[in-house]
Parts: sequence; structure tokens; C-alpha cells
Amino acid sequence: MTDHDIQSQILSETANLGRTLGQAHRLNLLETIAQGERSVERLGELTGLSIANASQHLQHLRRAGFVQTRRDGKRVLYRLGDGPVLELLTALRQYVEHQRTEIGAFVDDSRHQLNRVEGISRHQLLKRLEQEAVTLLDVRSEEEYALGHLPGALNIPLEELESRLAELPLDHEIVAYCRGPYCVLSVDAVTALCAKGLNARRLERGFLDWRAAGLSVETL
Amino acid sequence: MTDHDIQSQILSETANLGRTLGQAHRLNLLETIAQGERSVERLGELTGLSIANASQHLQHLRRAGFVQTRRDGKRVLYRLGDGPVLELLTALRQYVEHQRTEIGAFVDDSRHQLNRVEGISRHQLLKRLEQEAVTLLDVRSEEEYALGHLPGALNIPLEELESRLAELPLDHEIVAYCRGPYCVLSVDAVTALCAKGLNARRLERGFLDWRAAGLSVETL
DNA sequence: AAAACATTCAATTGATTCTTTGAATGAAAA
DNA sequence: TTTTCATTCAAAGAATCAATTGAATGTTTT
Repeated sequence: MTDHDIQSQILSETANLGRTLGQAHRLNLLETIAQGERSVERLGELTGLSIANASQHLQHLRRAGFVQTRRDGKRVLYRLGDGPVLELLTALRQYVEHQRTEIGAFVDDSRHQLNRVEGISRHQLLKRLEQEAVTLLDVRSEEEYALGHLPGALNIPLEELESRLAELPLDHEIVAYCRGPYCVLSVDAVTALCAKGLNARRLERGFLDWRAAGLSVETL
Repeated sequence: MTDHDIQSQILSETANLGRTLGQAHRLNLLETIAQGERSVERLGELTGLSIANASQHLQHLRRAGFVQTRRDGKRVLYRLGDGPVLELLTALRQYVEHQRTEIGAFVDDSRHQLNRVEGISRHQLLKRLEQEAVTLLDVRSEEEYALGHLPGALNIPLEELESRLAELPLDHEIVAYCRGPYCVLSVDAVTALCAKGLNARRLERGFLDWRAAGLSVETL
């Protein structure tokens, strides 16, 4: 077998896996199985599928190695396969998570009140930092913060913001930032902070722009 | 929006991503783009697709956020998106890698000469270990070895076996093992070792079975 | 051995998806 | 402006895939 053939065989095997994950019902089944061994009937119930249909999807999952079966009396129980299935699911979930915090071209801005939030450019921020007290607030996840953040920035992931308000100053300005211009985290953060009466604005183009401009980045 | 609705929306968004990865041509394009920014024409050449077809697939990838574009003169250049795309691709590749070392129900055993390799059961192994000198050889990857292995086993991943033959004893028996009964690594290892004149056998049900039996496991 | 039961298989229908073709954009060069 | 060129769009036929139905399989219970 030539090198090229092997490559294209791997590619189509990979595509098969992708296709297997490319069906909401199957993903649903897989996530359900990830929570524990179940019979076909139970899986059908839990996912709202007819038994025959569930069975068919389950076999698709089995062919891909995502699940394995064993017999227990007259039932067949499905469990996760022993490859790195969870790792793959986690990578997928993390990607989706990231996608959902991006402002897509078609996402309605009204849900995240982008226009009502005051922005500040990188240049304005640099001037401010020289002149007066400004608290830099990084609202991305701890992992992203650890990989690099603006020097001196405080990290409070958006989900923790409400419970950690006490860490923020009441007397001077807060500038919140997240990944980039299309990241929605800082918009929501500033909206929340302003609602609490804090003086908060949003760094317009976020961390990606800061790093791209060659400005210094702090890591953990 | 109810909780259930959000869940099923996430599920179908995830399925969309899966479907996007579920096409060999698209995966090929994506892997090519991962190696550097390229125009549509070049990508078409490199992947053997018509330009219109390549363009269509590229837009599919773009809708999923896997790639982004910029214009340079009269060309449109495609690059990777700024989400955790590589992480996802890596997880996929690792899963495929794992799959390819499993003996599928339909895989032809003749490629991996399973029947020509002498197996040894867990019980036989335990007896042997009490009586005589046996070298235990773990042919899985370093990562898997680090997560747990049979006590005292030597780790030489299959790929390194040929170059590290000197580490193995000529005078007494070697028992090689890998993940489980369907893992092909130890089969290939024993075939290679026997061909070199070493006295090697294969632990029939591998590490998974050992751990499942509650026997002691060593970690790094 | 027969009945009851959970699961799987097979065949059909309807819906998506892929490729190709040729036309339409839209930016740069003449 | 007009021409050129890379890319995208749109439509149509071919191929693949999902859900449903009813029958078949293989266990357990009677």
C-alpha cells in the first residue's frame, strides 16, 4: 500500500467518525451512555427514539468504536468504548463552548446588548493605564488566562463574576476584556457590572488584538 | 428558552460540527490549511478538488468556524479559525490512532499474524512470575504506560522496539502485552521479536484485563 | 418444547448531501 | 471604463443517510 493510499484511508476513517458524531440523536445517545451503562429500551426512552431507530444508531456508534455491548439476561447493555472517547467528546464540547461565545455574523446583537456597552480602544487603554488607576479584568476561563493575559489583569471568569463582585473596586474604572472583537464574554460582563453600579467599560478588540500588536503578555 | 431547548440546540450545533468533519475532502482541506494560509486555487490543487467544489467545502468549514478568510489582492486566503481547532483535530487523530491498533471484528487477522503468535493467560503468567525469570514488556505508548502498567514491566513502545532490542534479555522469556485482547500492538511486537530470535510470547488479554482482575498496578 | 421478550435486521420512503456545470460577483489591471 | 481573473453562487442529477414498519434472532421463563 502506498503512502498516499494510507493517508487517504486514514482520512476516510476519520471522516466516518465525524459522520458518526454528526447526528444529534447519536450524540445524545453517546452522552447518555457516558453517564452509565444502559439497555437499548432505556436509551430509547431517555432520548425519545423508537427502539428500532435507537438500535440502529447504537450500532453505528459501535462500528465507530464509541460504544461496546454486553449481554445481561435478555437485555443488551451499552457502555462507552475503551478508546479515548471522552477526550474526543470533551474536545468537541470545548469547541462548541468557544463557538457559542463568539458573535457570529448572524447572531442577533440584541441578546448581548453590544450597542449599549461602552468600548475603549487599545490606544485609549494604554493612555489611561499611564495616567490613572484602572482595574483590568479578564473574564475568560482560568485556562485561557493561564496561557497569557494583559499584565496585571485580574481573572474572574464570567460565570463567577456575580459571586466575586467584592474583589472589584468601587472607586475607579474597570476595563473588562476577553478574546477578541467577536467574543461576547466581556460584553455580558460589562452589562452585569454596570447594572450593579460599577464603572465598567469593554476593551474593544480584546486579548488577541493586544498580543497581535506585540504588547507584553503575562503568563502563569 | 427552556433548559431542554438549550440542550437540544447545543446538541444540534455539535452535530453540525461533526457533520462538517464527516467528509474526507473537508478534513483534507482543514489539515492542509493547518499547515499554512492558502488560496482556494492552491487548496483545490493540493486536495485534488475542482475549484467550485473546494470553495463550497471551504465555506462549510468557515460556517463551522474551523477556518477564516482574508483577501490579498484578487485571492482569498484561508487560515485556521481562532477557536480550539487544532485541539479538536488532535483529539480526532488520537482516537483514530487508537482505533487503528484495535482488531476490529472484520479486520483480516492475516495482516497481523494473530494465529501464529503464542499466547499466555493471566494465570499462566502469574505462575511463571513466581517460578522463573520473565521479562514483562509493555509495548503501549509512554502516556499509557505512565497511567498504569504491570509491576516491573519495561516500557518500549512498538515503534521503538527495533532500535531498542539491546535492552531485552536473550536468555529468558519475554512476555509482551498491550491494552487488551483486541489490541494489535503486542501481536506485532511478538512477531518482530520472534523473527529476531528472541523467546517472546503475548499476554492474551492485556492490561485492561489485568486491572479488571484487581491485580496491582504500578504508575509513574 | 413453547411462549414471551428485548434487540436486531431488512426493505421502503423521504430527506440531505455531494459533485458538476455554467453563470454571477467583485477586486485589480489595462 | 473595460477587461481579466479568482472566487462564489445556483441549479440539477447522483449518491447517501435517517425513520418507519414488520419480520427475524436469540434469551429467558413457563
